[in-house]
Amino acid sequence: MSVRVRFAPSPTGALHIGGVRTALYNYLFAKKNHGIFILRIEDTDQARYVPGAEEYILDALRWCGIEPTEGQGYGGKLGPYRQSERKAVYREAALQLVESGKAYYAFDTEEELDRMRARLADAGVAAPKYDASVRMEMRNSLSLDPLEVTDLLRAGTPHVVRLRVDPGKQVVYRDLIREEVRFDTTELDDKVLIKADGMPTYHLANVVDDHHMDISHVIRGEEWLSSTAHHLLLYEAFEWSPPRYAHLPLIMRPDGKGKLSKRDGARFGIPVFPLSWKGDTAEESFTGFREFGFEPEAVLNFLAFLGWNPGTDQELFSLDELVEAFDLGRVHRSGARFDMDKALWFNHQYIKQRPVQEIVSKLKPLVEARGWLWDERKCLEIVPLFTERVNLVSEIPDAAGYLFSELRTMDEEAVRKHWKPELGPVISELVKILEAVEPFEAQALEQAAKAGFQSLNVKPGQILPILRLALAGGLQGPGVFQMLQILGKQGLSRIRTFVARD
RNA sequence: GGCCCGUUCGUAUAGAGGCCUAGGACGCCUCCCUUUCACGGAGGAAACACGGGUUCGAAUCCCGUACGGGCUACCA
Repeated sequence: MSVRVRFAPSPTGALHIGGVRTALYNYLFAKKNHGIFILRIEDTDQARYVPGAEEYILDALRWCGIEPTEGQGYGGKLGPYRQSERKAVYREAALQLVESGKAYYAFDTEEELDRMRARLADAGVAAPKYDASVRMEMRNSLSLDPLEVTDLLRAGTPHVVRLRVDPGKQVVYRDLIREEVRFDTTELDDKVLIKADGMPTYHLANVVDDHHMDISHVIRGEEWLSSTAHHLLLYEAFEWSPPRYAHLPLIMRPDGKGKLSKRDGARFGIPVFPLSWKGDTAEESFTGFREFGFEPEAVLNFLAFLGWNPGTDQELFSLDELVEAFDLGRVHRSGARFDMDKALWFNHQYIKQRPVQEIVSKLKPLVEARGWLWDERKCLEIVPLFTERVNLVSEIPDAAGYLFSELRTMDEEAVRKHWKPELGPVISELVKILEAVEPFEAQALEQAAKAGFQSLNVKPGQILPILRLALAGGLQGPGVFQMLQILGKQGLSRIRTFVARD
């Protein structure tokens, strides 16, 4: 059997990172099995439709490097791949079900539905729902006189189409991740298939499309597990054979209290979306992984390990390696918390391995945004010194600011600790020695300085911290002579200025 | 509340009845390297939710309890 999987997001806003992981797992499964990865846009909720969301989804997948081989924006024979353009297909499918008695028209208004639920709740029913026990008391084509139904329909009375769920039956299926899952149809309601606006609900559209698009495996989040029973019932009603299902564990908030939501980004100071999203308000705008400074490969690697592992000690995987190692059977069943520290660690590993030139290119806009002069040659020297010291490229401007521009801050406490006025003349002498060094490079500078320490009869440990403070304003950073090489003679001026201060 | 799914160090996880004195990773702590930070190296603290079974033997199988999560819309 050929493998065809789909990622089917709703364009209701930015694509959530959990959605990206679902897309990733679908992608990995497809590639691993030489199958097709399809993108379908599930825009059946007109009220929640957000302009630009579809484009965002495409952009996000492209940035991550997990592009579909078929679907919206990628072409294919089984389209259209946007559900709003497939209304006729759903309408026809629903009609077919009504005709075969598997579905029915329902004319109940919102108020009538509320009243029914309230009545049931008052009667002590634990889970009030539109099902076999109440449907004959409601206004639908099963309870009403056929002539009246015809009249209502002809008069254009607002109505929905509901699936007729027969109680007392078991729905059992074997989930690729969770093994056997079973439901009793008595617990299930008569799900709406076609809404009053003529649009299909997720359930109908999903099943109809998965069938028509020849989907072999449905890999989706755990939030869909409960409705799988209805989906299976739909396949049965259509007399179609269902795909295999795999329900992924959810990505949870860092504190474990519920699934990660867009609001958690601000709450925990973490990215929740791959790319930044500009909403109507500040509250509806979000910073993405990309804008945080994450590498897409690191994000994918991190995401892959949220709920899955290869069973070996290897943690760093390229996308190709993930494809090779991926196995749905090794996906976990329980939710996985978002761990920012681990995400940063992954990014650090990637930054360290990246070609310097690539990091430099990413750094350029960040440096320019600060109004600092861009010096590519200098940057090429700076970057390798900092990829070991930061987790994100975006941290480099702050970490290396004193190399890009003037010294702005001074750790006065450290100065008090290391600076002694009597060292002034010694350092001045040392500066003279360094001034003459040719070429003005770290290694030569270090040699000259070491010799200077001896002839001036001082210990390196006394002088070097001071030089560091003079150059960087703090006690951290790359080697003193590496910094000096980058700063050039200007670095010596910093030292002179420092000695002369008071 | 009901239904469904889950539960190994703080976190993500290894573990498919004896290999477990429960392993490695991130984070944390100590030490080494070093002019500092980082990198690297060496150590350390840290977990099988609980209670019953089954078995010669259970983190692994079964049942119950507790806890957590998902769903419970004419949203996906």
